[in-house]
Amino acid sequence: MSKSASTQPSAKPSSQSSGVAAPAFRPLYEQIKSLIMQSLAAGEWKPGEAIPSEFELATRYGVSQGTVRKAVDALAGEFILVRRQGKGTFVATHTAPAHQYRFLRMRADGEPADSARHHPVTTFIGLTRERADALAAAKLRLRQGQSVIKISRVLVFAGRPIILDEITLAQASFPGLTIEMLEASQGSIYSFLETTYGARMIRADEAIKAVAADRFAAKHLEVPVGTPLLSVDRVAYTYGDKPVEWRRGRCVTDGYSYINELA
Amino acid sequence: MSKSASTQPSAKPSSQSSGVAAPAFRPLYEQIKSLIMQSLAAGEWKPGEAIPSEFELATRYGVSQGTVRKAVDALAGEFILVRRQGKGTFVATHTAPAHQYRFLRMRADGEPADSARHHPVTTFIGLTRERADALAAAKLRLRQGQSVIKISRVLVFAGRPIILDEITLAQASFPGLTIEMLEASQGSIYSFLETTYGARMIRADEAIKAVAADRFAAKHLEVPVGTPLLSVDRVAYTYGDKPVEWRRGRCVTDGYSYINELA
DNA sequence: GAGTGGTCTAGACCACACC
DNA sequence: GTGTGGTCTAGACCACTCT
Repeated sequence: MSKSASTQPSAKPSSQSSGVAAPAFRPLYEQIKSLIMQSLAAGEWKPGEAIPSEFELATRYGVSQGTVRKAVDALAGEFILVRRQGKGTFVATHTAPAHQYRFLRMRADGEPADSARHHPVTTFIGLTRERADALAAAKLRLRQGQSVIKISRVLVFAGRPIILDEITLAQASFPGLTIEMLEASQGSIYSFLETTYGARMIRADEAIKAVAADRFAAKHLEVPVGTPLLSVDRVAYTYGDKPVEWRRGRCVTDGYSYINELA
Repeated sequence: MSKSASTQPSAKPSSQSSGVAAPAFRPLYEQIKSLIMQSLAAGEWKPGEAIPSEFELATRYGVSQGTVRKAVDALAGEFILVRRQGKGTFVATHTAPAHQYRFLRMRADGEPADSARHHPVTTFIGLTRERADALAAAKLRLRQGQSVIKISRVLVFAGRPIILDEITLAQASFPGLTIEMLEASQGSIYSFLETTYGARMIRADEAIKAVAADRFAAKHLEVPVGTPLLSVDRVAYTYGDKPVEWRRGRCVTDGYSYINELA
């Protein structure tokens, strides 16, 4: 984008009167943000790696450093990039100890939200290959009947089983996945999927209900059948809002709570 | 702050070696942000009103418009201010229809998170004055035994009672509050407290558990005793992180879910 | 047209990390 | 010291709202 007479190199309104709601105007930094996202999605810079400096990116895209900065700021705000003063800007990763359990909201009661808490221990129960039912297909945007992988596991906090997860993944996205690989891996499942399959979880939606423990949950969580449990449904997304993982967690809330901050 | 020789008017590091972790450096825009917060807390600009333009504030504080902008951006990001292009920057309010139920996370299943959903109807059960027990005192940072107001109510969605709330407020902050005033008010309780007492809720922390319905909850939510319910504990804060409200909600999750977005 | 927020640029200097 | 991100400024112009 060469600087002609104007200071505004590109991004013309071009007020086209298409049938419905015209986007009207797209700021330059939004476009830069999209370009960076594309490079990220294409794997040009891998998780944990540094991306080029702001000045390099500014030259590359033909905009000022300030505009790149605004784009990077936005991505850092979404935890897609991480800035480190004096060092550079890095692709965020679930592998870093501090972000291992980024999406885990269960906390021991009385434990501050930001504390460097002790991490849970994972016990895998099983891994099966099935055909997607209507629910799983809808959540993962697959066709019903497509192959999926179902993983069952228990998360143990301080010696107590607290969370029972049933995780569903599209078979096509994670070929060759075995329970042995999961058992051999350290840390969170997102860390594993990231390093092994390059599947980066960007964000997730959750819907929470209260349910009574069924036989299966009661057995693995070591509580009586009928005990009220938190049921946490989650869909996790990668780049481009593509759903990758669908899970249902059952959580014991005796001594533990799901914590959330509202703003 | 006059522009002397340097471009950096104030905010000197002044690396004092006090006993513990020195703040080291405080950006100008952070200081401006604090000043704006002070004016907000002091009621200089009331909820719904416009604050001075960025240029006016820049002159007032002796900084550039860009620095004011950064401070205002931060406050807008926390929903403390609201920007409206072409019109001005306004003090956020719980009274506006779009933000009436800003902290309410229960949604009918299948309803998109951002939908202009139909609002709940509130039925007040009772209002009593009591002495703070240990729990309430801790949550509201009061001394045990200080006077508190306890409000019970039910939120009805589409004709069904879904949420039973028990709300605790410090008596001292809300003198003269009666159930008649609540019943006469329209919309959310935060909207009411804001317009009547000038108490603005800025943010809130929640801790969620699954519990079995007791007799009281079963009666008002029209479910059998023992039905699993979501128990949502909330502490809401005003300016200066002062806790103002402590509530415990019990929610029916048949057809409704607590929704949350993780990033 | 006037006023307000929104975008973009260019350049200076500060803070931090690594050599 | 060099390079990176972080802050601050000054000025130009765009987009939106109201009069």
